[in-house]
Amino acid sequence: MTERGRGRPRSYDPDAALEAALGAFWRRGFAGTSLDQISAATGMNRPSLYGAFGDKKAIYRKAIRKFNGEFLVRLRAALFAGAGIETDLVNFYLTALQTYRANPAAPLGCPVICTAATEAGVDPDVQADLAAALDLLDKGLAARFERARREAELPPSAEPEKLGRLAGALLHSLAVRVRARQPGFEPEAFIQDSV
Amino acid sequence: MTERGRGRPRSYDPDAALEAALGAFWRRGFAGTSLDQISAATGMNRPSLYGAFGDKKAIYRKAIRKFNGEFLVRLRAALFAGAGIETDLVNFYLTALQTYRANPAAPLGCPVICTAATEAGVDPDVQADLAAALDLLDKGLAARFERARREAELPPSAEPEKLGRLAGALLHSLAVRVRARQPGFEPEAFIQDSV
DNA sequence: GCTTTTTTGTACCGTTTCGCATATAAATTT
DNA sequence: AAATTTATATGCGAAACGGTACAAAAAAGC
Repeated sequence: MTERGRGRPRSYDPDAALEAALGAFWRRGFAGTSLDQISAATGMNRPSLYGAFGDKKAIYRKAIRKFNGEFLVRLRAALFAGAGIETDLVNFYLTALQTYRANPAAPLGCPVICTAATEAGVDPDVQADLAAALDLLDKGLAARFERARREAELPPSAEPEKLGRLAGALLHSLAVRVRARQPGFEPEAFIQDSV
Repeated sequence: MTERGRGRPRSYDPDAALEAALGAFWRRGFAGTSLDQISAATGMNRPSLYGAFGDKKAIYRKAIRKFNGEFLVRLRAALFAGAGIETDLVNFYLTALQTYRANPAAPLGCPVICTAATEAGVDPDVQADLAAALDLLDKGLAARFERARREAELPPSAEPEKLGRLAGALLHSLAVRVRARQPGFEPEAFIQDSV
């Protein structure tokens, strides 16, 4: 795949560049981030950015998509650890919280929920991306609740899909509240109360 | 207060102008909305906008503040109607949903949660505004749950503040999901399931 | 009718925006 | 070593950005 082509080798790592670009978008949102800022964050200049990923919107979507993919992997790992539905759920939320606070300077919440939501109002592509991300989360949670029902941790009358949407809702709220730095809001207590 | 001053009368209604500005911000977010677009939406030209409300950020904050104030009034009216905690809660959510879908062309969710969250990453003032808005919502819900406990609709062991934060979380999620137009997501069913 | 006061409309300022055209650099192939 | 291929770097240019100076316009007070 990456068979050492012929010309000048690229001096950047595409994955690291997308990660850096995400950092910029995470704080300032899509519209609030300029290509110059992305350029500064990645260390690439604009023509290189354009050649590597496409225009600003393509960079954004790729960065968000990459984040969400890796994020979901971590969330699923916690959720399906198999330590019992309650423990798994708590660890699921704590894993998310860790990411929401990834920035040491300031907690920025979830880049998907907190920045894509804005752009979804104007851009149908981003709107579809956001919708797909929300849906994936719901589906994962529903699968976990279904397993809990199968393992008799929940009564047969439990409805996994509904429970999944409810649990997802708590995560959405956490994503926003962390970024808002709501005074007096204790994420860990909120998580414990939610289970 | 509005004592018919001396100079040329203003040809715009400040309240209507803020309403129109909100409409622009609601769809495009703070950074994504230009002064020209606000100017077009309000029918005022830029110097008039500046004279009336201040710079772009001031316009945004005033529009959001106005929206949130009126929104909370409607929410509280539904929430404290006194038809029983469950009915009141459902109507509370339905009232919010109505606003989230106010735009006939496309449902844009909540302007506070979906646009201020983005800007909160860069601007401490907007961050504080958002935090205050979330807190007000929590407080209102907590007060309603406390009343329900007092009226023996909830057991004495119920904790109004925790319940308030949980109910608020569902609203935050609704705000985002509506804007995302998540396929297969039925707001009304979600609301019924949540009570 | 003239002055005073406030708002409006035009035009403009300097800056930043994005995308690309062109030139240079570094590696492989012949 | 020359030619080819790919990536980087410089910098241009048209448009859009937020904000403001200034003069015309419209009302009230004298």
